[in-house]
Amino acid sequence: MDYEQAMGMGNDTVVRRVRHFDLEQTLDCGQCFRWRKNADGSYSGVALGRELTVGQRGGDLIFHDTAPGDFRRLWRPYFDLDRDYGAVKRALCSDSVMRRAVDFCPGMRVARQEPWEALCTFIISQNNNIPRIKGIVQRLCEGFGRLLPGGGFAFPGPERLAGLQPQDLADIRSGFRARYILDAVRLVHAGELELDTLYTLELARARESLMRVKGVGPKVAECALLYGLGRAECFPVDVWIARALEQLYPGGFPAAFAPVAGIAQQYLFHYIRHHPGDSGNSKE
DNA sequence: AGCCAGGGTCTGC
DNA sequence: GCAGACCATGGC
Repeated sequence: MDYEQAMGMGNDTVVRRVRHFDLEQTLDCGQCFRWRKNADGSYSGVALGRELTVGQRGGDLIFHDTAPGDFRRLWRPYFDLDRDYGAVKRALCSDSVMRRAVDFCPGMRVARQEPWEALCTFIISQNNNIPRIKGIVQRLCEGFGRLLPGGGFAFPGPERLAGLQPQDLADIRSGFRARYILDAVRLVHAGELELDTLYTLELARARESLMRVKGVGPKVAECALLYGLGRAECFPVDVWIARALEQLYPGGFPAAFAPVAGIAQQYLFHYIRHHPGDSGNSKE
C-alpha cells in the first residue's frame, strides 16, 4: 500500500505519507477528463458519482469533505493506492528510456475509472485533442448527468442517455462521434454488452466484446480496458505512443514489461507529449 | 490559414 | 489484407 495512514480531520480525510503520487501528474496526463486545477493547487472533479476536491501538501493528501470510510471505499481504489508503484517503477527503470519517462513524472498513477465513463470518453477522444475532449465531456455531463449537491454533474450512465437522438449529441459538438456514443448506449443499455463482466474476461474476448460497438477499434478498446477495467497489461497506441515507439523503441517495446505495459504506456505518453523532439539519443 | 488531434469506418484494390 | 478518403470540430 502506497500510504501510511488515513485519518479524519474535521470533515476531511488526511492521508499521510503518500508515495509515488502527484495530483497534477495523475489528473492532467490525458487519462481522465473531468478534473480541474484550483487556484490553490488542489484539484476538483467528479468521479464515481461523487464530487471531490483533493489537495496535496508535503507528502500528504487532503480529501475535502470526505469521511475516512469513503476514502477507503472510493478514492483509495480510484487512485490505485493499493498498487506498489515503487516496485512497478523499479522494474521499468531497468530500461534507460523508461527511466527517463518515469523520472519525468514519478508521481503519475493510472486511475481506476468507471468502465462506462472510460469507454464513453475514449470514444469521444478519437481523432480529437485533449482540451476539446474535456469540453465535449463537460457538456455531456451538464446536459444529461445528474445534478449533484455541490453543483457538479455526474457522468451520465447509459440509462440516462438511452433515447437520445444523434442531434442531441451533435448539440454538444461531439461531431461524427455522436452515433458511436449512441451505439455504445444501445448495446450496454440493452444488456448486449455487459461491462462488469470485462474485469475478468479473457483479454482477447474482452477486446472483441468492446469492438462490437461501432466506433470502437483496438485503441479505444484498449483504453476502456486499461482505464476503466483495471487491466494494467493493456497498451493503447495513439499517435503519440506510435511516435514514441518509433523514435525510442525501434526494436520493439520490452516484452518483460507486459504485465504493467499500460502503466508504462502512461509514463511514456506523458513524457513524449512534453518532449516531442526526443529521439532517444540522450547521454544520460 | 492550415495542420493536427489519445481513431475508426468504408471503399476499392 | 491494406492504403486512402472521409468524418466534425476547434486548439494551436
